[in-house]
Amino acid sequence: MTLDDNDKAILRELQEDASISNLNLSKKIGLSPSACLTRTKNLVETGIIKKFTTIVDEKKLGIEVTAIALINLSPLNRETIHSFLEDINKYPQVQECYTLTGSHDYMLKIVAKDMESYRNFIIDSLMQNPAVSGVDTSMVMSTEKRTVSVPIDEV
Amino acid sequence: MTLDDNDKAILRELQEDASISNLNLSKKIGLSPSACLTRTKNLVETGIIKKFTTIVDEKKLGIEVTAIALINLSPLNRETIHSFLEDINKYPQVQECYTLTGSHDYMLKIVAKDMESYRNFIIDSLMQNPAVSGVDTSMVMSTEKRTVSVPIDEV
DNA sequence: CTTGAAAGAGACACGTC
DNA sequence: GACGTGTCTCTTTCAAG
Repeated sequence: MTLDDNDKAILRELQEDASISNLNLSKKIGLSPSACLTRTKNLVETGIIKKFTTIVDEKKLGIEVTAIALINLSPLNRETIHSFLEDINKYPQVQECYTLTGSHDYMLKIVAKDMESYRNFIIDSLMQNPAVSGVDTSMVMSTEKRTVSVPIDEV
Repeated sequence: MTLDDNDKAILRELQEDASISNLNLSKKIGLSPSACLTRTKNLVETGIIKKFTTIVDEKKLGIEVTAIALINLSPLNRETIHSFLEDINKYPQVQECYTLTGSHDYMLKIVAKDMESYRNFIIDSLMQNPAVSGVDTSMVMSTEKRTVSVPIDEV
């Protein structure tokens, strides 16, 4: 499962703009349309390309609040972890959830319409799980960079 | 710039799978193909849809390390902020950068091939900027959730 | 907004190198 | 593997209702 320069060029281009046609993509990377299509399908087939998605401007939809919340569970065991992650995957407001090294168990990135709906989410949803023992929120004042692009050149 | 239920349905569907054809999309939301296309183009035109992109599986490309780094600048002023953000936007390893409330100035999400290349990035790139006075790294042990989908229903 | 139709473009499967 | 041809489907645009 090793990628050559053509595959990397395809990934780089599709990360930038997935709405490009196969014809234009093949021109850009200097391959025939059919060869280009075969490679792209292979990338989807092998799961290297997970999905094609649409980036929506949150602010224009009225999402005014973004927050980073550090979470602790107590007790921290198989059952509480399972039920917590089950909750997380239900909540569309939670865009990211990571298990971290250090003094906090999880880091969440949460979006909400405004401060009140953020507070409601934390209190009425997240903290309804009795295992959630600590929620340490930092507000995002501004987003300086945000991408889902993987640095192809560094691999 | 207010969205009706059809617009929301289009956004929900396109966030889920941007490779859907206009024909299938129109069927799913119960609209004629031409009406559906007009709406989708309008969403792109008004910037509510920012871009179409491709989600790539980082692990399959050999990205083994994800880290959360909390950054402090010293001194913190217009010049150091400007030069720091200029750097950040240059580095493809930095996928996210937020200005936070609290005791740290910035939070970065950084990906790297392995621990060594992460260390090299921090020392040889990030800390080369003399204004970067503190780098507090937490390693991501596992990614439990990660999406770019905006919760359309909450708006 | 829908329907219907026409034209253009792209996707995809072949055969060939 | 890559290329080129041919076919088929989808997209797109235009009417009219």
